[in-house]
Amino acid sequence: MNASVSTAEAPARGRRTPRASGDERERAILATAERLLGQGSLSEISVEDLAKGAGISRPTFYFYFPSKDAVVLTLVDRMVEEAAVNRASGIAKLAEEPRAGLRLALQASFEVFGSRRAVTLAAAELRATNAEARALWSGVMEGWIADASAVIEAERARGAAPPGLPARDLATALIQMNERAHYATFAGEQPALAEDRLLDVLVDIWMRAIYGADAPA
Amino acid sequence: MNASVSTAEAPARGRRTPRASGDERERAILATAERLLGQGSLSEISVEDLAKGAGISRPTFYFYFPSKDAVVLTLVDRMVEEAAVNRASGIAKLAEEPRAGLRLALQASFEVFGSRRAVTLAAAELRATNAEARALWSGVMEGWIADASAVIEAERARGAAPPGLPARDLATALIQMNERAHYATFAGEQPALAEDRLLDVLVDIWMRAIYGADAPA
DNA sequence: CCAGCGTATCAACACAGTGTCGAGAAAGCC
DNA sequence: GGCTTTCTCGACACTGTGTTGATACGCTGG
Repeated sequence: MNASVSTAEAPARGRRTPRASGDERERAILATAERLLGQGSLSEISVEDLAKGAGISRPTFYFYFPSKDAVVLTLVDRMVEEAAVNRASGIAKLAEEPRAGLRLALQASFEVFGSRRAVTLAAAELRATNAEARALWSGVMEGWIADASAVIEAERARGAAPPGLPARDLATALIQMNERAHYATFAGEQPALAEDRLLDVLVDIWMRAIYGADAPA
Repeated sequence: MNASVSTAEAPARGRRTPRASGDERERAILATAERLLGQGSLSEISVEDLAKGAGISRPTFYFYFPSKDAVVLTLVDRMVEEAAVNRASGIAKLAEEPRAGLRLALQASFEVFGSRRAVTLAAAELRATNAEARALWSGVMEGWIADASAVIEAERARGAAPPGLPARDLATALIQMNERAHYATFAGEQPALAEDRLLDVLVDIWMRAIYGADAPA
């Protein structure tokens, strides 16, 4: 499954020493961040805002987190972990019921990221300026692509899918499509797919790209 | 074709009064911006840097442009216009030679945006924080999607493509895929498609999504 | 040939935000 | 009750943005 990326190897993105009661403050900061992100974009939120929201002064904020970015990264980390857990079931089902299994697999991400839009959008915004955010997200994408490649190869091996593009290339483009389409929809971009159409559209394209034969001249 | 979006209705994004010799300075600023963007990301460049690069002081910069963002927007505007011009030919060819025509159409964007990566990447970065950049890019996407929808519908009407997803939904997801895949490749993201594979992969998925029949159970 | 007006320039300022330092309060614990 | 560790914040230093007001520059018409 997805693997590494997470808090595992870098345990304390948050406060300097993970102990005692300041715990509560840390949670207050994270909660404030998520709340404020629901109202405005990341760049509109200052460290001052986060501190005030958590009932502390700005310097005290820095006792708990090294920067605003670190707060968001923590939030994203957790969300990503949540998403990784959910996704396994759909993939398992894929061999018997391709379309339904695929839909289930895609739905897992859709739901986790969709239910915490504020964090999802902040993650995307952060990626533009923060290398750690880029690395974190790269890892997520890599996990998805690896899974999708494996599925495509398995389906080809058992004769359910015809040969075609290298599995990894195909998986890469499809995962990228998913990411972008989700983002556009969640961000309310115009144009974008309607929220209740998103999965249908993506699943259909995946099915054709994986199971469809090479097209006519 | 693509339509509006461009400098047409908002003629002077640049200096306050479009006259005389300060013209040279304006060009110097734009050139400096493009040069510096080749070295580092937008957020690493300050107005000071742009001014210095153009041989003027920071306040003087503000005589020519209202902000750093406006400079980049001007650069992007021009690139977008360039891209719009190129694309027509491929679409025309599409009816006789679907695969070749499609490839040609996609290639047009690939080449324009690929040949000015610095600006392309800056545009993407800007979108994260700047509403005008988002609007500009939305317009570009909208144009592409409209064109792609029209093509899909035409191909279905003449019986070359089977029915399937609503043309606009399909077009939206495919264009989003293209955008994201191009960006990842140009930005050197990991994972991403290799530059010399990008078009082949995208064209193949487009072909299957448009011309392939609905997939098996 | 110089008065006068737009064009162009910049030093100095006001502001908003980040991150740090060092002095101190409060909370454990021996 | 002293010592240590955790926690807190006022005050500071710094970076970057955008504005203001004074001034110089160059042309054009009287």
